[in-house]
Amino acid sequence: MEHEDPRTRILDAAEELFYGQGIQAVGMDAVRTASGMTMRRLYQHFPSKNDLVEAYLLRRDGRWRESLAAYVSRTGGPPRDRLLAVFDWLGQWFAEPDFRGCAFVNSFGELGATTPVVAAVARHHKEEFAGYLAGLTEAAGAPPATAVHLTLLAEGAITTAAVHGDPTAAADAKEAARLLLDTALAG
Amino acid sequence: MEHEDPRTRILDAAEELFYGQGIQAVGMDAVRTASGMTMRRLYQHFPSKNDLVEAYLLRRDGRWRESLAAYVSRTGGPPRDRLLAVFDWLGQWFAEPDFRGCAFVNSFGELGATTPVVAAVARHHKEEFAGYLAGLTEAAGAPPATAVHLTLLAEGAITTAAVHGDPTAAADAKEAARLLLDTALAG
DNA sequence: GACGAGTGAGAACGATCGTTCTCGCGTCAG
DNA sequence: CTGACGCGAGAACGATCGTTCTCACTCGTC
Repeated sequence: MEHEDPRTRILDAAEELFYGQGIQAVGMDAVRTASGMTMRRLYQHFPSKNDLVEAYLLRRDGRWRESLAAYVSRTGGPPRDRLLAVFDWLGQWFAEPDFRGCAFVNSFGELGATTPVVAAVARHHKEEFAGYLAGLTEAAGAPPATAVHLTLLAEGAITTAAVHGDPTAAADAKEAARLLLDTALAG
Repeated sequence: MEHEDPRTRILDAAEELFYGQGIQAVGMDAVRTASGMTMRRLYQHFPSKNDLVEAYLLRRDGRWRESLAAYVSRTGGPPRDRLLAVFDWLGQWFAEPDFRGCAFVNSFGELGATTPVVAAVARHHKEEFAGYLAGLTEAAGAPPATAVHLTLLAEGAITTAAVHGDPTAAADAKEAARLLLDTALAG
């Protein structure tokens, strides 16, 4: 795997470092070392740190949502169960040893005020996630307001799990989601 | 107000800058300028930036929770209404022009991995908030699980309002909270 | 064999950061 | 009056950062 695409190697190293330690806390030299690159080749692929940060966030956004969608579509059962499976996927994510919250919330808090592209990618990520939940909710036959409620629960679970380091937030959110969903479906 | 306690002036300046732009993005010289201090006096009161960051977070934690508790206790009505008033207070907060999310989530994402005291203060803040909601929930006669659910909704509303810049997340969360609370009270 | 283009390794550069030091001036005790 | 001290203003210091440059070397081509 040392002979992988250099871009991939750089992005892999950048993602682990940026996500694990924060973006400003990681220097380009650390990315160079972790990716086994030379400075020249690093800057050939990403002409500035901002470009690397943006590429890191965009790739993570795509992968994150693809992983979630794959898990949900792999889940059988009626639409209601697939919607609730989102919280199971969150629980698996929270339990990963290097879980440190939402990369987009973290980068938004760190750079959103000074780097507009970071704020834009974070907003886009959250909008896509909310839209995905809205689609699942509609398929389950619940009103759009329920999708918003479940989105809030998921977001709250992510930050709670991050700050407390406790993956049970996913199960708590799932229970609340189930209550809200079944109430909406019964009404 | 120029003759206020120097500590207060420094912390006021630091809070506005740290919260508005992120901690690492603000240099000590910017704090010095904004507070109208000299470097010597700044470092007399806070021997290092870490000390200043910690003091900023601790003061903000206390004020934030005091403001919330004052608003809720000012609200009349039965315990159920006081619990839901938490989300009205959130809505007012979200609508403030310089609202930029939860200072503790932001600093946790930025420095939590490298500065243990920041992670500890963020965790403490979230625990206190959850405990406060647990007390209100118990007073309203709902089970502890409901308190957890409402906490998740509040956390989700904060991050959603921050990233989207849209204060309506508070009203959405309040509606979900009302549904969960009334379901729990009826059951 | 000669030469030009590209590479690896890392030094160098300019900026900025957190922190400390210098210096000139006012103040107050004796 | 004098001398020690405290302060404001800001320069200076060492470290680190993002980015670029140097230089020796390899290699494909005539």
